[in-house]
Amino acid sequence: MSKQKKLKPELATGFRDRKGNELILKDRLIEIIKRNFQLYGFEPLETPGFEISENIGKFLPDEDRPMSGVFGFKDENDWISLRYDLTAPLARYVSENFDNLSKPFKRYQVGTVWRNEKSGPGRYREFTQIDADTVGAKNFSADADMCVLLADTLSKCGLNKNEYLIRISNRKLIQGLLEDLKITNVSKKLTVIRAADKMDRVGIAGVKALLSKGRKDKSGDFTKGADLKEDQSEKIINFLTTDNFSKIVSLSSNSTFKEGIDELNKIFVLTKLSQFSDRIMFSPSIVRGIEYYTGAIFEANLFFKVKNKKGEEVEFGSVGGGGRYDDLIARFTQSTYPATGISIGLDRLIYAIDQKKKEKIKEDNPVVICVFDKKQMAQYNKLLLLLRSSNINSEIYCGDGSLKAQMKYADKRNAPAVILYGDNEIKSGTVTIKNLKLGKEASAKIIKREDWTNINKAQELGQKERLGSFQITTKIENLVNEIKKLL
RNA sequence: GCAGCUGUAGCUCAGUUGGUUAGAGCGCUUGGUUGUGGACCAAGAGGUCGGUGGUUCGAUCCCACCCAGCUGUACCA
Repeated sequence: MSKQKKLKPELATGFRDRKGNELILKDRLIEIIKRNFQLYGFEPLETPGFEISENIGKFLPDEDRPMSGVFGFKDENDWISLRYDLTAPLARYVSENFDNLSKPFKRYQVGTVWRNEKSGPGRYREFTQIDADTVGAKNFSADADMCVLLADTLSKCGLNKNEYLIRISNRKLIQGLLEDLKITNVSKKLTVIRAADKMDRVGIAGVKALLSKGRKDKSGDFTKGADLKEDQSEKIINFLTTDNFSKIVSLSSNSTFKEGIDELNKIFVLTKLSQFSDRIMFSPSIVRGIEYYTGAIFEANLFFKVKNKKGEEVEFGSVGGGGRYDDLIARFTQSTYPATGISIGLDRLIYAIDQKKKEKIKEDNPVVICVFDKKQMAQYNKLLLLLRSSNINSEIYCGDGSLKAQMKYADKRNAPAVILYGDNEIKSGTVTIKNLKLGKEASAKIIKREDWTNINKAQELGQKERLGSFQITTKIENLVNEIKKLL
């Protein structure tokens, strides 16, 4: 047989399969989060994965730059794109249904989004976002609500109070400072804002470098800086490192800056009323790189260590954030309309929580009923019915392997138990239940080979002796109870 | 996009100062008891040594280019 080129079973880069614990956890978290969003008065919305490209952004995939961020396709009439976030579709939805919506309009949405860009550690090209937005409310109670909702949601997801923090600031602060420093060039402003946003990652020295000439990264690559004067960058750094809100107030008398302070004050008055008042804190280094924020900005940070792929401990960082953006539907209506919202990166949250409480998730794998003789299927089905009607996940082995192969199968499936119902049992009206979970635990404790062989030596005493502790034979009536005990 | 590093079995990696059949551990399949999983024993499957071109009698090894992956960085509506 000549060798054919075989297909390589693999996924495109940036995509991955999800299974097992992670999926179970995902479903649970989504339930918790949805429920909480409803509790806060948000209504659910689902929009399609595809939108007409020009409705959700200016980015069309073209020949020059096929990797321009979105996955796009041309159908009969239009370029259509997979959504890259849930905010742009919301804008389309609100504009399209403007007359029929309550104002303010509060909705939440859980959905997959796609980004056609380079993937990195923990960054995929397909992931799930959960968003809550309030559209049409200038009132700062909407912003305060978002912060409280974020904190409450994280706590309901199982995080302790010392493990997360909602950090909040206002875009107007840094904008006011930039006015003070007479920095008017738009791209320079943006460079400063982006530099400030990198405080967590590159540190004070890094931000300083980015504000002046530039920064050389670990690989030796050079990033050009904002080219500020010494005293200018010092003022920015001074602002970014002043965590005390009352001290911040005295940093500038600029009117935009004062407006920002005033807004933050109004928000804090409201968040202080919640049970999460100490979890919502001012932090000047929250800037957020995205251009469209116009007022308050928030970010949810986790403060426990997690292990990365290589097993090194790392601080987890942000799992979500948001802010006020008052130009939401400008693309469709030419008029501005206030909105504020948050977005939770579900996959990152799952990863964090999975790391935190690993083995707590209950296994839901099925009990496996072994097949001795295919002529006895009626007997096996009797047991199956018993188990399933008691809501116990279970199955009859559906392959063709020997009993040994069936054991291996059950082992690999992580089945809690195997049921042996052969001629002997059928005759005597009993079943044999082999507890795989216990056996696995016992074998995990064995470190030296001798320990293992010692157990096997017990075999000479007879199989019953050897298997005794992990295997029981009992009357059929007790089957369900015995299984329930070992689950 | 830019920069640095790395590509040998499913995974982690040896190795060949350029020479005929390419190595290990783990994993996988099967058997060792036609009624018993796991760290035991045995056998087996699995590789165009990332791709293309060049140098050479001969390249997995040397050279050039390309591609892919990783890491950092930039961008991220």
